[in-house]
Amino acid sequence: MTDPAHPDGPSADELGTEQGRRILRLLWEPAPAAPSRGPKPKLTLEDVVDAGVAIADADALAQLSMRRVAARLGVGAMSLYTYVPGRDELLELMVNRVHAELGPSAGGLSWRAEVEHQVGERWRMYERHPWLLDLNTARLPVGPHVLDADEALYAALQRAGLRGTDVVSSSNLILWQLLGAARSQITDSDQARRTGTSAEAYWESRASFWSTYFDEGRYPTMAAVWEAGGFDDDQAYAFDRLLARLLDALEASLPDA
Amino acid sequence: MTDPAHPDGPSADELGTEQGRRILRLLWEPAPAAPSRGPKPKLTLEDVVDAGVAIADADALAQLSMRRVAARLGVGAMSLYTYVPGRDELLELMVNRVHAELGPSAGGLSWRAEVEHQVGERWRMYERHPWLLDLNTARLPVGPHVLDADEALYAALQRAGLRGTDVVSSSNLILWQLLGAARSQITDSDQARRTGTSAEAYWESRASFWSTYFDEGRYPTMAAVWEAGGFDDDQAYAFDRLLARLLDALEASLPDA
DNA sequence: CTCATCTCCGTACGCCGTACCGAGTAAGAA
DNA sequence: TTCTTACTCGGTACGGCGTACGGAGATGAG
Repeated sequence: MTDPAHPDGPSADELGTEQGRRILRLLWEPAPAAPSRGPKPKLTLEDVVDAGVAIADADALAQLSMRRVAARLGVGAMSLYTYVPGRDELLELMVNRVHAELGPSAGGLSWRAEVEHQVGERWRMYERHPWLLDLNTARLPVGPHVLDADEALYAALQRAGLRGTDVVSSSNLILWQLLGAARSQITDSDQARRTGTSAEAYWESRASFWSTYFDEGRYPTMAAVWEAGGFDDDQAYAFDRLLARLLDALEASLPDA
Repeated sequence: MTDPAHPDGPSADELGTEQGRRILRLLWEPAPAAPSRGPKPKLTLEDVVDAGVAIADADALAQLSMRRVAARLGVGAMSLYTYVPGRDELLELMVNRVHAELGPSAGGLSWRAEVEHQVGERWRMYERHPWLLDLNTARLPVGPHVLDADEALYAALQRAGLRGTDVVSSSNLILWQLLGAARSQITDSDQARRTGTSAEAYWESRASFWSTYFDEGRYPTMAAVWEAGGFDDDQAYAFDRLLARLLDALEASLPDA
């Protein structure tokens, strides 16, 4: 891009997309094969990705620095760059890596039970790896395991009778809802886990807010909803019920049934 | 919390929640009143928040550093801390600030048209301030304008006949879909705007991926959906239709109608 | 044995948020 | 008027970050 055009250059595929190809290779090609000619590598790519996942699981995405990953592996910080182009790419590999934990299609289930199974698998993945909810990517990296997960959900929806755009939009409907619910539910409990008794202090400040600043005249509906217990409801229950209603609506809109 | 209990201490409201109270004051109290006794401040809190919004609009959240905000205002970096406790709090103030741009309840509309109006207002807010889509908070800061926006949506849903938990879950349903759709649509075009012709290079690498790595045997449904044009569809159209279907389903589930 | 190639990683650069504290200003108290 | 007090401003500095660069040392190919 910033390169001036160089006709008859050495090879056309070493242009700006080279870094893009590098991460695709890391995501898709099984093992870089044993390199010859040099000293034996102390680590593998898998070691690096695993260490990253372990740190993110235990602490948070913000704590995941190249120096910390390197320290956990007992190597110097810059050695990581032998295995991984940079921090962003490490994150992509981590995301793909944890999607490998998603169980395969359950088999023998109705399309609806299959969708519920898929969603449950993803929910548990978010519980194990709450940092997934922190990285706010518009789209996930195109790794093989990420695509496996999408394929499984698409297949269930196709079995329901959906085609083309309807498959994609229904999948988005379900996944966005899942993400929203998981964010509001898991993030809280995870934050409490990491920072200790933060929920307590959080409530303290919320209570002080409510009595000090909240104006029932300005927010009458919120006040009424609060009075009716609209905010008390356990979010997990709310999500299960919400998913059920989404699938009801989806089912009702099927051409067949 | 880490403080030992100190009976008859000076004042009980100077405990750990003090920093929490500070941001609440900044969000909710109109103007700190003219300070006496010192030199006149060169800036106001509003100046600082405006500068932050301007930088985030023009570039991205990652470019929003305290030093850059200060430079834009012609002051030293540390001077900002006179007005704002830190970067996180500045972000909360910015979020609240841009929610003030949301128009009030349209009035005279059906509940359904009102919901559509609210959603449209938020969508346009995301278009003006794409960085809102980057900050991946589980919940928005409890600022007056953020609550105004929630109140307006709750009120419309209450008018539809919903109560308590149903108001909250329906609101979540709508807002999470909005956020998901906005993320996948606005983030792309915004990235292209900022980084120039990145969409081109992006497509280049995607095409190379498709031909190099994509395996139709492993992802048969994705391949079929692709063949059927399921990924071509303009997402904006998809979101309008999605919202319409959500509201249809909501309407059908009302006790009354 | 030589040398090309590979891994490892110390050093360094330019960022970041912000703690600390001194300098300077201006209003109220004496 | 002068002193005191409260306030803003901001330079310096610390510890952290991602990572460019290049050298040291290991290893297999010729």
